[in-house]
Order: sequence, then structure tokens, then C-alpha cells
Amino acid sequence: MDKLIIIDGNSIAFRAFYALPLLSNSSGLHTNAVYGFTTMLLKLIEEEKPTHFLVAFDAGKITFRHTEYSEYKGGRQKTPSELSEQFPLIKDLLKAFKIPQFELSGYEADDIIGTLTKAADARGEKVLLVSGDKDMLQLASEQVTVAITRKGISEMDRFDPEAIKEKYGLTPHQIIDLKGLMGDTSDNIPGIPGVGEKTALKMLHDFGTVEEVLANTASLKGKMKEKVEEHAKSALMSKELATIYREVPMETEWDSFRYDGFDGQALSTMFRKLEFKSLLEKLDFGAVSAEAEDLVVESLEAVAVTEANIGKLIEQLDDHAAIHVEAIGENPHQAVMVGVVWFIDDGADNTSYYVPFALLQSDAGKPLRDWLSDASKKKQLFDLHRAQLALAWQGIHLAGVDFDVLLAAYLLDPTDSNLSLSALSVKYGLPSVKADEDVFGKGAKFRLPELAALSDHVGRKAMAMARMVPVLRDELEKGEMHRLFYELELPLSAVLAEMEMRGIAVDAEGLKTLGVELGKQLDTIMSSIYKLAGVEFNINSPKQLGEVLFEKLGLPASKKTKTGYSTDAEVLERLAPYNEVVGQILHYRSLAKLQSTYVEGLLKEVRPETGKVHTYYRQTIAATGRLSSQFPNLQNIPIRLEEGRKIRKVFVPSEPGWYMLAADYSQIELRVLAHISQDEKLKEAFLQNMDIHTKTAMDVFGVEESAVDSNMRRQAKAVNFGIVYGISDYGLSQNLDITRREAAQFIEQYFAVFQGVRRYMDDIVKDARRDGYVTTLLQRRRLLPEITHSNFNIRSFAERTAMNTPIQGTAADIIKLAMVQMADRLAKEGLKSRMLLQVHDELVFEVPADELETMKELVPEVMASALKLDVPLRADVDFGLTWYDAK
DNA sequence: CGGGTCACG
DNA sequence: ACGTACGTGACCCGG
Repeated sequence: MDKLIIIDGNSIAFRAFYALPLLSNSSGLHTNAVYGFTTMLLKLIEEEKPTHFLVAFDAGKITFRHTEYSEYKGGRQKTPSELSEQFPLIKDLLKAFKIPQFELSGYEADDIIGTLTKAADARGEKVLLVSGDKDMLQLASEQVTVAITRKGISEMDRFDPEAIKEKYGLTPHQIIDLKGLMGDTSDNIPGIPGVGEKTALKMLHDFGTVEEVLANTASLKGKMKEKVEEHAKSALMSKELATIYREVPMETEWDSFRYDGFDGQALSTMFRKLEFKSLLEKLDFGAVSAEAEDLVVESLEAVAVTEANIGKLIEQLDDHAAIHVEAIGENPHQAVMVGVVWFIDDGADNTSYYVPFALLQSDAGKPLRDWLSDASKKKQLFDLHRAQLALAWQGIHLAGVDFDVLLAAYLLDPTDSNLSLSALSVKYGLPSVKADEDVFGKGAKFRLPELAALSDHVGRKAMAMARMVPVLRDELEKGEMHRLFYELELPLSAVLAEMEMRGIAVDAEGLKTLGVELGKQLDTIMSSIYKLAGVEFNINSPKQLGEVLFEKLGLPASKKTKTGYSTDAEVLERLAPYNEVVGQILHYRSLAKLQSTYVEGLLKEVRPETGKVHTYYRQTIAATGRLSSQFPNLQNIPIRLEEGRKIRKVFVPSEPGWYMLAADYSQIELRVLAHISQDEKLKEAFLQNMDIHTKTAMDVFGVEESAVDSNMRRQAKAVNFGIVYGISDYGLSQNLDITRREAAQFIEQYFAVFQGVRRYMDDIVKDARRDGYVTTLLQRRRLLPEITHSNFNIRSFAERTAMNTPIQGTAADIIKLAMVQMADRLAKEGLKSRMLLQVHDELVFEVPADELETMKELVPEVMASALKLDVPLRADVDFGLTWYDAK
């Protein structure tokens, strides 16, 4: 049997546009609506397997409805240019899909669809009609199913007449009456003012049609009767406007909608232009497009090196080369080595040499190992940090790396969430490489392919990497980020790898003891909660907890999440006065977190041989330039509450008689703000070394220092936080639990005093709009394409990001500088002290007793002088036998 | 594998 | 009118 899919083109394009973030490709073309449209088409083709297909569009301009009602669709926002520029792309896309398109001047897509579904009905063919507009429900029939998008575009609700009956108690045709009564603000159809969906449905259930409702106003009551009578004409006109016209004079020849598959060639070209990397990979055009002439595929001779031919590679070793280190696994401290690849480009031929790791480690591999460790042999690679760690665990010290493709790509676009070689080769228009996932598989299906395929794949990775080096080097130069790259990030990679290899010692016995105590407390609290609640349930399940609190115990639910009641700490704290159990649950939650994440989780990461944990700092994740930490995350060890803070006691020196020493920047973000904004008041506060929150309270409340009480200081502190985050009255009001009006007043008073800060906030948003990005003091860059988005929320988010990123990012620049300088000083001065951790504004060291005095001076000195600002930087230092004591 | 929650700066 | 504070990672639950 045939099956026709009809898509309401304008409606789906709008839906996709507003549902997805404003994506754009590297030439600045917006692509989110096209992307959403594409994924929907692919999904429909795959799941529905249509035999016939078409998309209907509004032809735009005036339709016959305007001639009847000039206000039709009035008051509707102009289509944002970010969307209208995408319509031509969608039309090209449909051509590549080989899906027929219909539009007819004077008619809307609705009418074309109405006419076509009528024809299909008459022929007795199955139709699936896809739209975001509930009006379409009037076209449902035994033959025609209407799918309405829900929550964005990925999910749809399907309606046949039965489903419409179930949901609204109406026939498809009565949908028109529904709209006649309630109107439709988006089309500026008036309906009857004051009649919403509920009232309209009730009337229709009683009377059936608009006409019958009007004929029976006598049985309506009071205000409603007046309203209906007064707006009777409007209701009739609205009904007429809502009626889809089904007699458009047009070709309805069934066979002209036949769908026999897309043009893979055209589609892959289209996807490449739009930079739909994931879709390109998903459809695997690799094979198809490799033959296509428009795609450059470089030839490569991929040599799998053996003991017999290793001499050929050794012979060719030069003073520089692109290499690729293939190691399997997310955690580089536990990576399984596959091998190392050398890419040799001698001008005539491209040759890659894949050296299996066992061979590299054998006697025959010695010259290669020496080459890797020779700092005078310059290497370019992808992900130096990871390669260095993986090799170090195998006893190979990697040195002399002068370019890292991953690091460069990150600096060029720190928000890119897919920085794989495969994705980058597409992004920078270079010969493509297969994704690792496609070659190796993933999860349980992961396996290395046979030698020839493996050596080809890793060889192509090395080649792609080599091709990317000059491109990215130029881009860094253009963005004035070469110093940031060569003088900061690249040296930092090595510093981080060194810190991580060293690891930090953990007192596992102490941790276990803590775990036993927590276990006892958890048992006690658990039984107490069950008793108070009168039922046993899984306290860790927000779903079950919600049911107990809000249904069984009948506590007032306030916040909702997508899936049900919210039970987060903020909600529970409000509920605490109602029932004793709530406080217990909060306590249970905090202890359970300590137990699962910080006792059990941390214990799993301790190496039994050394008693140390080795975190992995990620240098290419955070959009602002900060580091992040994994396996385990050592940047979120508890400190705010004493119960959790005790966890810090298990972080100890790795040598007897040594100390832990920690130094943290004081108010680095506000000091950075003072420097960037050049705000006189803020600068003055730091030049006089005042308590910044107290000073803010004095200025905002206009009082003397002695009159600032703890509450005023607390509020001033929240305002300072808000300023750094890109303030909004709503956010501040939530944080301080005050009204928005009060919050707005605070902000206004703050800006009245700190006028330079206000100027900075205004200017940085303007700059971001003009340039499309913001930068830190060291020229770190973050692209903000959404700063001009027509959607208020999306745009506001970008504006706050524009305000925050230069501040957070410059602070990140500064501590990174301090780390590189610190590593240098330790080496130069022959100190035995070791840098172990970075926690955004804090550095942690282990220090032998006889270096304590030196380090207490040196660390804060280096941190404070890492970068010269117009206000002083300050770092406070302390030491003790554990991290806990170095406070 | 996504959502909810919570730990940190 | 819109409905949010900025940046991360780990754990648990439940489909």
C-alpha cells in the first residue's frame, strides 16, 4: 500500500528554529532550522518508509484571507532574518532529498495541504501529515493521520479521529469551531475574548458548533452570555478564517509525489557545506563521496612496520615529523597502547608508518624511542597532554612537541563540543578521516580491525593531523592567539602531565574509616526516615521521594521538573518546618553524597601500588579557558560544610616529614573586573586592600564601615557574585530570596556607585555584537554567535556570557601563567617541592620541611606577580599535615 | 543514556 | 512578555 507524507514546511521550519540553539557553520551561515528539518526528514524516511512525499510552503505575501480580513496574521513578529535566510537552504535540501515542493501564490501551505489530503482521501490512500500547528487536526480522517510536534521537534503526537475524540471530545471538523470560539493569537484571529480552550470545549460539548452556540446563548450565564452575544460576528468570522480551504486549483496527480530515495551525492555536498558533521558520519557517505570528484582524497601508502622493515623508517627520521599516538580508553593514566604512527611527506608520496606498541618497546624500537624523547626532534601531534601521559606510564618520555592540533582547535573555538580529528578535518575543509567509532566500534563492540585497516586508519589520522598544522597555525596568528598558544597553553600541557603523573597521596585507611562512620550514620537516618514517613522507599530516587512527600504526606509541592516534582535542597528547605522528616532527608542526602562520591568513588581511584590518585586535567573542555578535572575530579572536594571538609584530611604528603601547602588567590575575579573595567571605586577598594564585600555594602547602602552588619555584607557579596556572572534582577532575587523589584534596586544602586563597571557591561555586549566574540586579557577568544539571536532567552544568555567570560577567562589565564612560572622556578631553583593540584584559584603543593619557609614566600609571590594588573593580585598561603590543615 | 541532584570555584 | 544567574564532573535512577 502507498503511504504519503506531507510536511507543513513553514510550520516545521519555525519549530526547528525555536527549538534548537542558533547553530552556524564556520562561514557564519545559520543552520539550526535546516538541521532540525534534516533530522526530521531522515527520521521520517527511516521510520515511515514513505512511498510518496511532499512539502508544502506558504508562498508568502498576501493570501485570500487578507482580502477578507485585513488584520489576519497582524501583530505577528517579523520572521527573524536568522530564519528567513535558511529557507533557501531548506529548499535546496529538499532538492537533494528529491522531495517535491509545493507553493502557490495567494494560498497558504494549509490550503495546499487541505486540497492534497482531500485528493488522497478520495483515492483511499494513507497519509501522514506533519505540522507544528494544531489547526491541522481538522484534516484528520480514517486515511489521514496528523502528527503534531511536541517539545521541540523530536517528538510527535499522532492524531487520528479517534485520538482527537479522546483528547478533546471533538470530531476533526469541530476543531474549526474550537478555534472560532477561542481564536488564535498567533494568527491574530480574535475568537470570543475571554473564551479559552476550557470554556470553548465545554460549549462545543454542549452544542456542537459555533452556530449552535450562538443560537443557544439563552442557556449561558451572566458575563459569558454577554460576551458571546457581543462577539457573535467575530466568532463566525474566526471560524471562517480557521477553515482550511480544500479546493485549491492545482495538480494533484498522485504519481508526481512519488518518493524513490535521496540523491546521496547532492546530500553529502549539502551536508558538507552546512557542516553537518554528525549527519555526514551517520549516513556514511564516505564510500560514495570518495569516488566523487569534488572531494579531494589524498593517496597514502600506509606501512605497517615490522622488525623486518623498521630500518626504512629509522633511516627517514628527520629533525621534525607529524606523529600520532594511538591509545585506547578515556583515562590516559590507564590507556591501552596501540602504537605510534610517523607521517612522512617527502613531497612526492605520502607515507605513514604504523609501529605497533610491542615493536616500539622491543630492542628494535630503541632508535624510535630515543627519537621520541629527544627534545631537539620537533613533533606535531594531536593531544600532546594525553599522548605524554599514556607514553609516560610505559616509560617513554615524550619531548620536543612544537604543535598540538587539538589544543589549537580548542583555542580557535573553545565551545566546539566535537574536537575529534574526524570532525576537525571536515570543519577545516581538509581530506576527511573516518571517526574512530566507525572503525573501532564502541562500548561492548569495540575491537581493533585487522592490521591493514588499522594501519590505514591511524595513518590517515596522522596525515590529517599533519595537514591541519599549517592551517591552524595561520588561524592562531590571525586571531592573535599564537603567544597564548606557544607561551602558555603548550608549555602548560607538559606541566599538567607532570603534576598528574606525580599524583597525590591518599590515606586510604582513613578514607575507609570515614566510610564506616558514614555508613552507620546513614543506617540510623534511613530507619528514622522510614519511621517518620511510615513507608520504606528508595530515598535516592527523586521520583519515589516526591511521591512520599507530596502524595503520601501531602506536603505542598512548589517547583516542578520535566519529569515530576522537584525535590532539590531549595525545595526541601522550604518544607522543613512542616515535617521533621524533611530535615532528615536533607541530612541523608548530604551524607549519601559524601559516601558515594567522595569515599567510595575516591577509593576506587586510589592505585593500590602507590596509594595515590592521578587526576586528569582537561585543557580543552571549558568554554572560558578554565581547566577541568576527571577520574577523579579533584576540583570539587567538599569544603563548605565541616562534615564534608573532613574528606580533605585524607589528602596527605607522599613523603614522610613533608607538608601540604596551599595558596589561593584572593578575589581574583573582582580584581580582574577592576582592571578590565577601570572602575575607579573598585580599583580604589583593592588598592587600599579593603574587604571587598564590606566596601561594596558601604557604597551601595551609603553607610560607614561600622554600620555594615553581617546581613548587609551578605547581600553585597551576592551582588558582587551577580556582577561577575552577568547580572539579572531575577537571578539576584532568587539568590537573596527577595523580590525582583528589590533586586533591581540593589543593582541600580550598585551601578550608580560603580559606574565604570556599568560601562564595561554595556561596552562588552556591544563589542560582542560587533565582533561576534569576546576575549580575555591574553587574547583567549570565545565566539558568541547567539548574541544577535531574535529569541530573548537565547540572546540574554549570550549577553551574560559576554560579561562573564572575559572575567572568568582572564582569571584562568592568570593562574595558568602562575603554574607555568611556578614549574619553572621549582626546576631552576632546584627545589624538591612539587605542584600537585589546581582548583581554579588555588594551587596545592607538597613540600619538604626544609623548604617550607622558602615556599611560603615563593608561591604567593609568583602567583601575585604572574600578570601585572592595575590593581594588586594577592594570594594567601597556608600549610599543614593534610590538605584540610592547609586552610 | 538523559535527567535530577549536588560537590566545587 | 519573555523566565536566567557563570563554569565544571560524578553519582543515582529509570526507561
